[in-house]
Amino acid sequence: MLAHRRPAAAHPKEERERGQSLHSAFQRLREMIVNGKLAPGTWIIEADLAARLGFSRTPIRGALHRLEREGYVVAASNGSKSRMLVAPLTKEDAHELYSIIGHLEGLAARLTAGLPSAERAKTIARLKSYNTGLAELARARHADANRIFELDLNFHRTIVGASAGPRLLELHKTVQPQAERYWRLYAGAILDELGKSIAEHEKIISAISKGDADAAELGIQVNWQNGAQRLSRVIDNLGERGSW
Amino acid sequence: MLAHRRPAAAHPKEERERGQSLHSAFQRLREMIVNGKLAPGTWIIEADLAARLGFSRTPIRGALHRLEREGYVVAASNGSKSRMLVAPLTKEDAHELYSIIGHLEGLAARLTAGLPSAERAKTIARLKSYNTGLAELARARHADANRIFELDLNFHRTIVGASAGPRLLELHKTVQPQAERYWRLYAGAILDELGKSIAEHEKIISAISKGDADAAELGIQVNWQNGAQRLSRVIDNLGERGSW
DNA sequence: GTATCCAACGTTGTATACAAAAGAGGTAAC
DNA sequence: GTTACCTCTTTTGTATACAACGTTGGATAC
Repeated sequence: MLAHRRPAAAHPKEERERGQSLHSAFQRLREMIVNGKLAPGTWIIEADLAARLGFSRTPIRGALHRLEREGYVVAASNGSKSRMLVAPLTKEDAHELYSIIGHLEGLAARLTAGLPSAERAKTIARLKSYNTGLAELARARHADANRIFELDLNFHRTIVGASAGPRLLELHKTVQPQAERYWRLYAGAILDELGKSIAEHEKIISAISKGDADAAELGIQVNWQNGAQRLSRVIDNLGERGSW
Repeated sequence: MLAHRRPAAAHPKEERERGQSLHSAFQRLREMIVNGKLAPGTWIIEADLAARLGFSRTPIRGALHRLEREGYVVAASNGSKSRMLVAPLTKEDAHELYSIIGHLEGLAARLTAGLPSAERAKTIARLKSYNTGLAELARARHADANRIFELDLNFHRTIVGASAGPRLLELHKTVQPQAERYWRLYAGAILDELGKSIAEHEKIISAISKGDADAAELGIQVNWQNGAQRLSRVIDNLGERGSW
């Protein structure tokens, strides 16, 4: 009855910047989910996470809502209550997700291929550099998954960033990390087929450099579609995670 | 110091269902924005809305975050503070938005065209009925905008609903109402060209009924692209709303 | 008359208190 | 032994309290 008179002294552990809790909570939770620290299928309890991250429930709650909206977390709606769990990774979901990204990036590729050639040149140079980077990693047998992922991500991000408006950019930014979950959880097994993806990238580069919008769009779509198939095979071998 | 001992008696006005405040606030706010009750460009004050709708700030806040994520509301980020305003309607935004929807529905149309013909038949029947409905309204000079909007919406929704997975469905459900804002604010002027849209719909139906996925996808994309152009002309005449 | 500083206010962000609903587990009845 | 009911616990949803920050307006000094 007296205790609640001084709520301000409640989080003495660390000095935290004001106005950043929600954002920070969101990012940390997303990272935990993407990296599998919070395994697919896990039940989520707001208070636990709040305690674990050192926030109160309010920003956690906001972060969870956003994570739900972006597909990292799903609500098991039991009437008016909604318990949440980390979204499972399934073959069907991967397939759909990759299709969507393929079409969104397809739109971006189309726009990029339509840019004036002066602007296109810079983009193409960057794309080529990323793709040669990938090729080198593919030859060297070290297979640093993080580095490969980063290059691949940069490749796609470059295409989108070159021409997309704010909406498409935002949409891509929210959808892409969800593909990252699949990447990271099944990465090891994907790396073998890196060569195929590199070849597909080549085609995309060539289409953009010719200014062929149709081919560029198609190329991206094919890249993602094949990616989904490669993933499918891996999932068949290793089994799905977080769904039962 | 004593007052806060009985917060529960604070909303005596109406008996409200538990666990629905956030959802209800979101829907009502979205409706207000889509219908223009909250004009584009308006500054948003949480406490005002809370008072107006009879909730506390908590669910309003959640609803606003979601509205922001979905593009109805934008944050004017001033350092760590973020004041919000109702997203303005601009020509560029309309263009990008319509492109995105075109591509998402394009994916759906492609999938729908690939369904086994038994399932397709039902879908086609519904599409035809909606489109004849539109044609009738176009002939009759009454131009009930709501009715037209509803039929057009149903047409597109049918295509998506016939084949899309949960992710695509969800994405469509969140993106589509944003197009509705443009529709409603500029409706009167769009109705003249209804005939063109109907013709485009015809092509889409025929493509789906032939099972021609490419043509179906293209048809939808063209429909939205032309829609954006029709809208552009209207905006040129009437001026943008909420941007200065 | 203008520019600068200070104070009061408005608005947001976070923490906490409390209530309702769902779920688990045990006990009693058949 | 099984089922049904009741209670206790867990967890979510909402309201409110409070603090920090930005902004605005006025007052004062030049």
